Parts: sequence; C-alpha cells; structure tokens
Amino acid sequence: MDKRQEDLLKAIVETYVKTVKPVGSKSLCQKFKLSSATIRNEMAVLESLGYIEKNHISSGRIPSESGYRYYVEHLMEPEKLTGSDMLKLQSIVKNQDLVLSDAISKCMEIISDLTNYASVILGSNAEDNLLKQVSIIPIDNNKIVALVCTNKGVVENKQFQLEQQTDLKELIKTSEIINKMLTGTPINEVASRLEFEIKPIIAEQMVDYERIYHIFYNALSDFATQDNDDIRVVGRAKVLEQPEYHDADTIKKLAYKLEDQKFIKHVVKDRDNDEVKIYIGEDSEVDPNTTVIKRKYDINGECGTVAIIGPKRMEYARVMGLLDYVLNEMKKKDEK
Amino acid sequence: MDKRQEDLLKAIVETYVKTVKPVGSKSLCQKFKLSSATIRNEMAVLESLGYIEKNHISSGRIPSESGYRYYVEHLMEPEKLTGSDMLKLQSIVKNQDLVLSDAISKCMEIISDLTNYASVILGSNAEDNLLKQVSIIPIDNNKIVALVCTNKGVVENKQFQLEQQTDLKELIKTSEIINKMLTGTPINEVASRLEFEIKPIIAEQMVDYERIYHIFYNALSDFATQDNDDIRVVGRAKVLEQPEYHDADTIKKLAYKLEDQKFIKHVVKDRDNDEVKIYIGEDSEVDPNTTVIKRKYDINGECGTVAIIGPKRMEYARVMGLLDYVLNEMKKKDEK
DNA sequence: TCTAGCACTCTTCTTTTTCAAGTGCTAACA
DNA sequence: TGTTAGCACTTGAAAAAGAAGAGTGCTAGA
Repeated sequence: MDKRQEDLLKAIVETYVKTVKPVGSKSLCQKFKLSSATIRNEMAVLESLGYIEKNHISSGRIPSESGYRYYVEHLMEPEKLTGSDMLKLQSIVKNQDLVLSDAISKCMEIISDLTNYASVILGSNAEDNLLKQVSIIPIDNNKIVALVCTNKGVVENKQFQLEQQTDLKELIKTSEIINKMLTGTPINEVASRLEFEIKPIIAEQMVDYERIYHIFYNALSDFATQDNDDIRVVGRAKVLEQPEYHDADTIKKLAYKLEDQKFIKHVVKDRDNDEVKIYIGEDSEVDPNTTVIKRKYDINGECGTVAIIGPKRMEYARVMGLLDYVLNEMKKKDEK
Repeated sequence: MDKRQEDLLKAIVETYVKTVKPVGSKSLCQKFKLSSATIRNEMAVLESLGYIEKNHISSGRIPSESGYRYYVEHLMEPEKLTGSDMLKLQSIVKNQDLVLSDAISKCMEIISDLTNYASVILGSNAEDNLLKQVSIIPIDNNKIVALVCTNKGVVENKQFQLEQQTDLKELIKTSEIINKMLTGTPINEVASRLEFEIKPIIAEQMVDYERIYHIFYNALSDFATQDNDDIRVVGRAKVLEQPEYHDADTIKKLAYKLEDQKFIKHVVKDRDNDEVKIYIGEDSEVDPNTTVIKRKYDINGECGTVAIIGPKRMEYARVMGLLDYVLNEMKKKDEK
C-alpha cells in the first residue's frame, strides 16, 4: 500500500464511522482531487488486499475487519479531547474526596454518556486481595452481619440468622482469632487456612464450634470463589441505539449478552493479559458488528480493567483519547 | 354482564395470553358449544362495554386495558404452582442459611427465570433504618474504609483518601463517640445530629476536626440522601423477548427504561402505598404494552417491595400465585 | 334466542415495477 | 503510465399491485 492508498483507507474508515453509509467513489472526489474512476481503481486495490468490502456489487465500500485493524494500528491518530469532553471529566478528576477506584468508575460513566457506548468497570480481582479484617456486628438477638474487608478496601458483608444457642461471644472471639492469625492472607487461600488452622483451635475452646465455623466459612469462601470482582456495566441501553443494531433480533441478543456479567467478564478480562487490546468485530465475541476496547491499569498498586463496548464502527481515536486522558490524570493525581 | 359474557371475556383473555394472536369467534365455538355467530354477538356486547377491542375491522378481538382490569379483579383465579415451579423455589426456601432479604431476592430471580418477565427487588428504604454502628478500618497509611451498618443489616462502605496529617486515632475516637451517641437514630436524621451534636464535641477535643467531620458527614449523608435503597432489576433482557415487543424501536425504549433505576424505583415504589397493585398498560408508565405487578411485604419488621414487569398480556394468575407462594413461605419460615 | 350464509373489509404475503446509486470496463487523453 | 469520461450492468430498496385468508356484521330463517 502506498501513501495514497493509506489515505484512502483512512478516509473511508472515517467517513463510514461518521455516516454509517457505504462510501462511494464519488463522495471522495473532492477530498482527493481525483476523478471517481481513479478512486474506484484504488478502491479495487484496497478490496483485493481485503481492507474494504462491499455489501452488493453496486454498493459503496465499507471497511472490513482487517481494514479497521489496519486503521487502528497504523492510521489512527490519537485524538485530543474537545473542551467540553474535558470539562465534564475534570469535575471528577478534580474531586479530591474520591478514592481512585470510584473516580475511575465515575469517569467511565461519563465516557459512556459522551460516546453512547457501554462502559465496563472491573475492579481488581479478588485473588490479588489480602484479608484485612473480619468483624461481626450483632443486629438483633438472632441476626448478625459478618463483614470482610480486604487490603484494597473491598468490603463484603453477609447476614446470618443465628440459632438461639449460638453464642455471640464465641463468634466475636473467633473473629479476633481470625484477625490475629489470618490478616494478610490472600483472599482465596483464606478458606483453607480457616479449615486447617482456625477450626482446630475453636474446636478446642468452643461448644458450638461447628456452627461458628460454618458462618465464617460461608462469609469468607463466598467472597473468594464466586467470581466476585465487582464488575459494572453502564450505558447498556445506549449501545443498542447505535444504528448498526437496527434489527430487533440483533438488539435482543445484544441486550442479553450485555446483561450477562459472566460473559462480559470473560470478554473483557479473561482472554489475554495485554494492557491495551482492541477486539474488532468477530474477535469481540459479542457480536460481529461490535468492538471492545479494553485497558488494564495499575496505578500504584491499585489495579483493574476498564473497557468500552461499542459498534465496530467506533470512534476509535476519540475513545482512545478519552481513556488515555482519564488514566493519565489519575496517575498524575496519585503522584501528588 | 351476565355469566356467559364473563366466561367469554375470561376465555378471550386467557387465550390471548397464550397465543398472542387476536381471538376470533370461531376458535371459541367448541369451548362454548355455540355457533360463531352467537359468540360474535356476545363479543359485540363486550366490545361496546369497552372490555375488548379489535385492531382492524376484520381481525379477532384482544382484551382492552379495562378488559384486563376486569379480568384481574373479578375473573382470575389464583393459580396453584406447578410441581417444577415449586421445586425450584423450594431450593431457596429451604435454605436455612439465607437471611430473609437474600432469600426473597433469590426467589425473585427464579421467578424471573420461570416466567421470562423482569423482577424488581427493592430493599427496605433507608428512612426506616436506624444507625447501628460505624467503623473505621485503616487500609494503609493514607487510606481508610468507613463502614456504616444499620439495624436492618444494610451495610454501606466508602473509602477515603487521608491527607498526611489526619490522625487515625482521632478518627476512631470519633467513630466511638458516634456509636455511643447516635446508635438508634433514624438514618436520615444522622447527618444533622452529626453536625449539631458531634461536631461541637470533636471541635473541642481535636485539632483536625473539620476534616474528620467531613469524612463522617460524607459517609453518612451519602447513605441517607442519595436514593440509596438497594434496588435490583433482574431479567431485563428476558422481557425484551416477549413477542409484543417486536419492533426495534420499542425494544430500545424499553431497554432504556429498564436500565434507569430511578425510573424503575418511581414505577414500583413511589406512586402509591398499596400492598398489592397491578398497573396495566398505560398505567404502568413503562410502555403501553406492559404491566407491573407490585407487592409490598413486611415480615416481622423486615420490609421491602418486589415487583414483576412483563407484557400486558401477562400470566396474571401464575405470577400472583408465585408471589403468594414465596411471601407465604417466607412468613412461615420466619415464624419458626 | 340461536344459527347459517354471504358480502365486505382489511391485513399479510408475494410478486412486479421502478428508481437510483455505484460499480467495472473500455477507450481516449495528458 | 497514470488519469479521466462515458456507458452498460448489477443490485437493493422502495413503491405499487395483486392474491389469499381470516374474521366481521348483518339478514333471514329455525
């Protein structure tokens, strides 16, 4: 591909992203100061290379998946934020009260608003968390809340119904033992250490140890096993508005997938370990017309993943610009 | 309306609910042992009363909104659960570990699965909650988690970034003061008592009291003000599958509304104070083809609201049966 | 009071027609 | 050699026309 062909591909992608209509040769004459015939010739080359395709013989061209990929990898120029985009994000960035994860979460909501794509926010996974503290809060005679807090500040709570005889004091004592012995344990190892280290101890000291063990086991193992990284998807309904999803059936299927947290987690997180990854079209596994842009971050130990889910015909440059901006600002803020 | 007309209306509603197709006079001949002409005559009566209507002059009849309403109020017989429905629900009902609110939540998920409608689960509203306990958990040098727990077992947590100088000891001391003085305060009054009762005290004892006050104020006021009753909507995508929503535009609009928690809360909770309420069609405010069945419960002080959102052409009897069953079982369980 | 019969209406599905957009190719031109 | 003008051709989308079927309302007779 020579320069002119690259320019042409770029123009086709960008026009298509804007108009959502197949791009005809005529519409590009002005821009290139060439006749439509010449452009048609060049288009034929791009088509033979697989970068663009046409729906029907007599339709304009649309970028193919590899066309988008080429665009993203070689042609796209990261876009500066517009003033209003920046303004909206800064209201969050400047807020000193927000802890990092909340700030990122809020920014992603705004990005979803600005772009009409869906945002996914995935907190650090539970496996990285270490047990910080467990507490028992009695609610009334036979109800308690068991709280588990990790070193990353993730808190999980669970209520338990007590049978009459279970002794609150023993529960609290056990929580103290756990805090003394297990603080700092990776959260996914806690359950087994609970069984092999804590259970024998309380078995000696307490009558009702089985029941007590049961409660802590439940509170703690739930936390670790059940895919418990807190995942949020915002702006689901917005993506459905994108014009490529005009067909009722497609919309339903997409709505289904966007609601399925396990699936989204799989899409956004489990597939590879790259820091930035753009899954275009079929690669997204969501829908052939959909793109997923994923970004992992690690800001001074706080890590997580964010992603944008939108149409294949996405404003790639803008989205990348927005994500860059947010994560950079967060890093800056953290350094201060 | 005489008995025969009522029977006819019932048959029309129930057939339409099953088939989703306008009901013609012929299709009811067998059931009533009458000729189609007679049925047509009776249908004309029902139509003049406004209980049924037809899309086009030559189409069968469909129930009107007031037809559904009449059906629900006078004709519907609460349905006994089928064995398999009951079986699925019992796996939750029998589970002794689950606290009431979790059990109801899980049951509503199952109901959504069984019926393909959406379930809404609204916890008790914050206003009813009393402050039980606040705690401060230090996460690392300059980060803490502030925990607030209410008498209903609702836990809210928020992270705060500390500036170097804020003294952890003072924070913890303040939390103790709050626990001593404010436990039992309705959650929505806590913020003002914090200002007028606690702030003066810590102002005397602590250097950095402004910052400390700020933290607790944030943690506590967020809890109360921001519409914080935990609302969950499950099975959103399932409702979209209902055949009345075949049009892409309708589906998008519905998806939008179902995602808007504030709106759903308004629909399900804020509009009236009845214990059971069925909003049919336009009344639902969701979509002219949608019905919302709402149920408030108060089981030994644990209260909340659940709702089912589905098509106007809903299996009313079945849904009512399912909700009855769940709430009854919960009550029984609680009494034990 | 019920029923049979018939004309009529209206939707839905299929087929046909028309229209415009855009292509590929050829031949001429700089 | 690269560019352009011109033209035949393909195709889809929209509009128009036609056929089939379901269901009604009405009338007249049992």
